[in-house]
This record gives sequence, structure tokens and C-alpha cells, in this order.
Amino acid sequence: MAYNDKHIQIIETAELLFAKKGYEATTVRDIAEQAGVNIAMISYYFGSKEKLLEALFNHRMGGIKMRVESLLKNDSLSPLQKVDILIDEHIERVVHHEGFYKILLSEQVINKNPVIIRLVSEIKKRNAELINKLIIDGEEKGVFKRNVDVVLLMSTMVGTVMQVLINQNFYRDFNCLKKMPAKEFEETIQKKLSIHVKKIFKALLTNEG
Amino acid sequence: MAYNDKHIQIIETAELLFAKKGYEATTVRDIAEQAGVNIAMISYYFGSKEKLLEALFNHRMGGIKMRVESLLKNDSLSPLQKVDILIDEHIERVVHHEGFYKILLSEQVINKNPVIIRLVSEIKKRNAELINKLIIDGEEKGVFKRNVDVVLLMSTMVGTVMQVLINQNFYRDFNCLKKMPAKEFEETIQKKLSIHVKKIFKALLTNEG
DNA sequence: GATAAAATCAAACATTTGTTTAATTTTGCT
DNA sequence: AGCAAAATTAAACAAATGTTTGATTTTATC
Repeated sequence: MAYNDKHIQIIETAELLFAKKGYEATTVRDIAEQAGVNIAMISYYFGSKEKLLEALFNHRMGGIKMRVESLLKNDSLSPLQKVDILIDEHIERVVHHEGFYKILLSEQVINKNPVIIRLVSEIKKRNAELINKLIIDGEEKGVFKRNVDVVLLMSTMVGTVMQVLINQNFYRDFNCLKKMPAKEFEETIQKKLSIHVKKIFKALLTNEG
Repeated sequence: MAYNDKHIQIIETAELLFAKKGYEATTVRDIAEQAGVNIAMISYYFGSKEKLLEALFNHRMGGIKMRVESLLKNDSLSPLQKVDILIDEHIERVVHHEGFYKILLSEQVINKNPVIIRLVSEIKKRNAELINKLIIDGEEKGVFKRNVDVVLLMSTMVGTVMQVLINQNFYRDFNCLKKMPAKEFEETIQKKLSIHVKKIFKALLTNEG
């Protein structure tokens, strides 16, 4: 299904509110008011509140379709370089779509909506398979270790990034960065996070010395 | 406040349902029915649905109070051994209280309830400070690197464990373990996860070679 | 065993929920 | 301009929500 401007407007307003208050705690009246449309428009456009949530997932995860395929085929990059790029792209996406990734996390915890379950697990599977290929390629070239657990690896990347997202305020507090401007802080933490995850992957993947 | 058997019964029933359906989607009628008590008992005992949630957090997080203090003081263990024990204890807790940790995660995403916010951030802060001490101790003994980012480290542990918890089915699927009995699978993944996180910590903390 | 407090209950409460209706306005096309 | 389809609206809808009430039962203390 293709969404027009009004669709997008409602979807992204819903995204904002779902991320802030949670799906169940957000009312269709909230969304309609914030989006500046009549309440009935949500049923009219999407059919129901739940289908609006599904539309949000289609809208955001369609775009995600990690452009991994092309990256993996690029022969001018080493396996480790490719891994680093994947990490940075993931962090970039999460930082750029904080709200959606919070909703995604919550939905995975509940794991109830069949449409979302299928969509998410398909993307997870595809990503895992592609990364698996990349790792096997690295193995064959002798730069990566054998028998790396791809799902654990991905869990660490995704989990670490999500946890840092959730812990932003705590990070500021604990490291006495309360006064740092939001913009600067965001850049700082993004860079630190990138280095951190890359270090982990390098340690887990390569026979460094 | 001290809870009697009935309190606990209601709290743990609520925990079950909150974890399964989410806090907002769980009704007090659900809880009352499942717990085998009258609907009015929830207000009578706890005051409100939200205060029941807070009671759950008090109930579970009071127990968490990681017995870190005593562990850190134990001089017969090396810093790295202590880290390994902390990791295993964390995994053990999460596996043993899956439901609660799902609720905890969801609540951190929403980050709305002031009582919970305070409770969680206090425990996070205390844990971070204690682990920081442990790391500094390791630095001084020359076994740990300098300038380790404690919050990033904790985020990786907590985030990885949570993500594996969420990805359990996917892990089974991807690694063709659909037929493995639940009990065996749980043990397997717990052991793998433990090794995985310990490996990460060792890589980030020590000057291995 | 009387009595007061605590616990339990069915019923009622006012709100809020997502959705629908039916009328009206706007749009797009000839 | 005319007209059918699409978009928009205010109002209404039934169902479900958390909470409270007021009566009744159980418990504990003397």
C-alpha cells in the first residue's frame, strides 16, 4: 500500500506519541488532535488503531531494508571494514529514529501482533543471513574466527545500542555531562558508542594480537 | 511497606500479565480474576493499578540489590573473576525473572512513572559506582585497562542479555534448534550467553594477548 | 461468645475507549 | 457548471476501563 501526505502525517504523529506514551496509552483522539485531523480519519484511512501501528511498521521498516546486499558485494572493502560500516549504519538509523526503535522494542517485548511479528522476524532473518555470509567470507579469507554465533553478535550490537538509547540521561548524569548541549552530547555518545561496538566486534571476530 | 501472602499473590499475578500483555493492556479485572480475588481488592490493598505496578518494582528490585558489596570486598578473587561472577549473577537473575525484566524494559522505554524512575536510576547508579570501583581496583592492580567506560560496559551486558531474551525464538529458528526441549535450550543459551558476555568484558577490560 | 477491625463481595460509578454513522464539504473530472 | 467520488466533520455508539460504595463475611482480641 502507498501512503499519501496525509497518511504519513498521521503515521508520524502516531509514532511520536506511541514512542512517548506507549501504544496502549495513546488514544486515537491524541493522535487526531496532534495531527490536526478529525478522529474518524484514522479509521477512515487505516481501518483501526492497530492497523495504524502496522502501517507505521511498514512505513519505517520498508525503508530500513538495510542496503546490505550492495555493501556485501563491494569487493574493495575488507570484511572488517564492512562490519564497521554495518555498525555505523545501524547506530545512525537508531539515533535518527529513536522513537520508532523504542516502539519496535516494546512491540518485541509484547510480541502479540502477527503482522508485526512476521515483518520483524523476516527482516531479522534476512539481516542475520547476510551478516552470516559476510562472516563466513571473512573466515574463508582467514581474517575472522571460526564458528562465530551471529545471533549473539547481533544481539550485542542491537542490545547495546538500545540500552545506550534508554540510558542517555543516566550516561550524562554518571559522567557529569549534565551541562553539555544536547547536540554535542548526541554526537559524543554516538561516536563513543560506535567505537565501543566496533571494538567488541573486532574482539569477537578477529584473531587480534 | 511489608507485603503479606495475598499482596505477593496479587503482585506476582500482575507481573505475569504485565509481562505478557503490557501494563496498559492488562486490566485490573484480568489480574483479579487470575489471582482469584475480587476486583475491589486491588484498590483496597494497593490504592490503584499504578501503585500495584510500583509495588511490583519494590518487591522485585528490593531483592535485586546485587550482593555486590560483599563480593567486591572478597580478596580471594581476582578482579576478572569478580566481573565473571557479576555477569553470571545478572544472567541468572534475568533468566529467573524474565517477566519482570520485560516489564522493567518497557517501563524504561516509557519512562513516565516517577517512583519507578527514581527506584531504577538509584539502583543503576549504585551498581555503576560499585562496578566502577571494581574496575579502578583492577586498573591499579595492572590487570585492567585505563579509562574504561562503565556505562557503555553495563549497557552491553544488560542490552545483550535483554536482546537474547527477546530473541529466544529467533535464536532457535536461526540455529535450527526448534526441536530441542525447552529446558535444554534454556541451559544451552544461558551458557552460551555467559561465555559470550564474559569474552566481551575480557576483551574490553584486559590487555589480553 | 461479644465486638470491633479487617477482608471480601456484588453492584454501581463516571470516564474514556475505539469505532461508526450520517450529513456535509471538498475534490477531480467532463 | 454539473456531478460523482473522496474527504471531512460532529455526534453518537456500545463496550470497557479503574475506582468506589455499602453491605456482608471473616478474623482476631478480649
